[in-house]
Parts: sequence; C-alpha cells; structure tokens
Amino acid sequence: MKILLVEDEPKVAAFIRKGLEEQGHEVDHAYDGKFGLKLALEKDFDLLILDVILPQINGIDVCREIRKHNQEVPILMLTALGTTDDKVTGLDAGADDYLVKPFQFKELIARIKALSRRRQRVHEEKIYRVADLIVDVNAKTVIRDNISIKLTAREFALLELFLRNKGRVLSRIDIAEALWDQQFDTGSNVIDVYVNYLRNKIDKNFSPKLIHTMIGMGYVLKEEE
Amino acid sequence: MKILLVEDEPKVAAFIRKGLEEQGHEVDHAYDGKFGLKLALEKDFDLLILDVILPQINGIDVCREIRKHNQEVPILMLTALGTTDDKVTGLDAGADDYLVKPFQFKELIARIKALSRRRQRVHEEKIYRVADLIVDVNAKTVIRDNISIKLTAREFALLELFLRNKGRVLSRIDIAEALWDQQFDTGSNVIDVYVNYLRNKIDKNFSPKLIHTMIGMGYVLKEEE
DNA sequence: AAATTCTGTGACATCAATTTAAACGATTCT
DNA sequence: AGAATCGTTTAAATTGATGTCACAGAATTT
Repeated sequence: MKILLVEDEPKVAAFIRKGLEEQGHEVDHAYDGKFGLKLALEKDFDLLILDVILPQINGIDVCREIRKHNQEVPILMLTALGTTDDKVTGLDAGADDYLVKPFQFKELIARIKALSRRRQRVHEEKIYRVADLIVDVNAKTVIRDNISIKLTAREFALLELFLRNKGRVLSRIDIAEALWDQQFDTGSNVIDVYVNYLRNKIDKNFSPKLIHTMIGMGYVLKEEE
Repeated sequence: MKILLVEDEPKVAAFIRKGLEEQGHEVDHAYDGKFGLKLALEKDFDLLILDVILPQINGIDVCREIRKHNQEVPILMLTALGTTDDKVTGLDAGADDYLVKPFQFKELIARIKALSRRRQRVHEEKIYRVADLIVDVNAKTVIRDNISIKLTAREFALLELFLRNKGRVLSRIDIAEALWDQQFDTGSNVIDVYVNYLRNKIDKNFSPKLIHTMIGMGYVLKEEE
C-alpha cells in the first residue's frame, strides 16, 4: 500500500516509517501539515496517517480539508491526547480511526489492516519467488525445488517478514517488533530458535542457502552468497 | 416490480410512492424499521428502499438483518447524511446502492433500473464443484457423493464463504467479519463450532477431506492434502 | 402453545506449537 | 592463545489453539 505519513517528531516518524516499510508498504513522509496536505491532494495514497499536533496546519484541519475535497482515502489519526473529546473531534473531521500515542506497533498494523479491509480492497495474489522457493501468502503454502514444505504459523510469519525485506538485514529487534510483542528485556533466544527451525525446513536440504547470519547485526534473506 | 418502501417522513414517502406507482410499480410501505423488516422477511419483493433514519430499528440494521437471513433482494438506502462513513457503513451492511437526500426523482428511477438489471445477474447459475461436492447457491442445495446434505443457514453461508475462497486460508477474523457482526473481541468459539458442524456434514463420511485446519492461521477449503 | 430446529456459550481434554533453558560451537577481541 | 561474546542446536516445559460436547435461549414450525 502507498501510505502518507504526516508527523513532525523525527524519531516517531522514523520508527513508523521503518516498521511500515518492513511490512511491505511504500511510505511518503511530510513534516508539517501544509506539506502533508499538498502531497495528499496531489498524489493517490491508499492511507493517510496524520498526527494531530503538527506545525503549520494541525492534523484535524488537514483531515477536514481533505474531506472537503471529496477524497475518500482512509485516514488514521495519531495523537498523544486520549480524551473522548479529541476522539470525537477527529472522527467528526472525517477520520476513519484513531490511535493514541504511545502505541504498540502491532496495534498500528492491526488498525491498518482493518481499514483496508473495510474499503473492500480486492485481496491481491501475494506470491513471492526467490531462487526456487515459491511462497503463496494467501494459501500459506511453501514450495522449494517442487517439494511442498509445511510451516507453522510463526515460521510462516517469519518467512514472510524476510521475503518482504529481501536483501535487507533485519536485527533481532526488528524481528521482535514485527512478530513478537514489544521488545525483549528477557534474554530469550526465541528468534534464533525460529530462524533455526526455518532454516531446517527451507534451507537445510537445498541450495543456494537463502537465510544468512550477519554476526552482530541480524539475519538477511538473499540469493547470493 | 413489487417494491417495499421503508420511510418515516410522510411527505417523502408519499412523493416516492406516487412516483413509483406512476412508473407502474406496486409499492408497499412501512413507517418504521421493525415493521419494514417484518414485511421484508414475510413477503417477496423485487426491491427494498430503506431510509437510514427510522423509528424502532434503523435502516442499516434492517439491511444487515435481512442479509443475515440470506435474502438476496436488492436494497437501496436513502439518507440525509452524505459523509463517507455513512456510505461505507451502509454498503458494509449489505446494501447494493445508496442515494443521498434530497434527490431528483429521475435519479431514483435510474438507480432502480440499474439495480434490477444487476438482479438478473444474481439469478445466474451459481454452482460450485469441488471434488465430488456440488453446491448450488441459488437452490441452496448441497450434494456430496450423490448424497443430498441439509445445511442450516449459517452452515451454508460458511460453506459458501469457503467455496468463494477456495485454496485461501481464512483466519477467524476474516470469517467473523464476513458472517458475524464484526466484533471479534468476544472470546467466543462460534466459528470453531460451526466449522465443526460443517465438517460433520460434508467431510466426516467422505474423502478426500475438504476443510483443513491451519493451526494458528485459520481454515482452508481445498482438495489436496 | 408446544415442539422442533437453529444458534451461540462455556467447559474441558488433547495435542501441536511456542518458549525456555542449557550445552555446545563459532567468531571476535585483546 | 585465551577470554568473552555471539550464534546454533537440542530437549524439555509451558502455553495455547483446537475439537468436542452438553446445554440454554432464539427462532421457527406445527
């Protein structure tokens, strides 16, 4: 999906952008309301994420302005405030949903999914091919070298994350935030264990190897050595 | 055509009724949602025209209720509100079209024509065949291995959903949103129970099995193992 | 009004999936 | 080389998802 993020706090913006890109979305970013509004009216996006508190024009006014121009794009508002009044104002202005900061990244993903479902988006064929590996996200099937491979839900989610980020090194923190709850204070090694499971199933008896360890950095999925 | 008009404002109702009768249609009229729903379920109409704002039960809920009972009659919603949210809600509830008050009578006629044209398409043969299972959506019949199987409305709706999405894994959320009211917050296991009922009827004494569990992911209907 | 069928709930046993823990191996740093 | 850090592997413990059942209340039919 093409997503426009309008957010002035650089850290928050970077966090959201990275997370969304890892989920396979294409993200444009504006630092203030004025520029955000301009972009929103010029380009076609599948979703807008608007912070309420913004320089130049605040998020609620941006939202109102977009709706005035008859744009039906789904809008998700972000705010540090959480009172009912704010919610009402946001929704009145034409927003479709509301998320209170700070939030779990998973929550954001869930809302985005719900919004795009509501728009009756036709679910597209999602098939990844890397070397002789074929993964169908809708059917949840995995085939390598014409051999069908069974994965558990976690393994599949992990593989899908790698495929969406082919060639990009994912740190354990990236992986944890995308698939597990929040960050890891515990010295758990679940991720390593799952990468190992996945390797046993999709790499062990095949070549070339697809999952590579970057010591001290994380893991990558790629074809070349 | 036999048309049911559900509208509480007498003036609007009289206006629409008169116009439609002049066009040669037969019009029944209900003043509130409750009575409208009752009529709609009792009699066979070729078209329902529902106001959104109604005494007793609102139009959107009437619409939802009718669709729950598997009625395929075309539904046109009328409303004074014109915001995007309302449109989405109406169409989500199962309405086929939407008209914002005030409207030109011509516009109404045009929409009705379009809907009745569409309706003929509804009467196309909709027959699914998977392995030795044959499902006729219009006749609501299910046959497997030449044995006729009786399903309840819910079971049939679930089966139809699976057939429309053959080979695609449907999560519980997908199923809940398609067949139940979109609250998936309850820790209910209705879906599991219904999948179980369906299996007992269409899979238990047959092979190959068609409904497969993907633990942690959902269910799929497919022929292969 | 009674009987029947349908729908949804809650409890529970079962078993696969997930997570933890700990031992082992590899790599990097001094 | 030795110590420290980082990654891999295995097995066992824990969790949680699923299938099943009996039942209650709604809806429908008689």
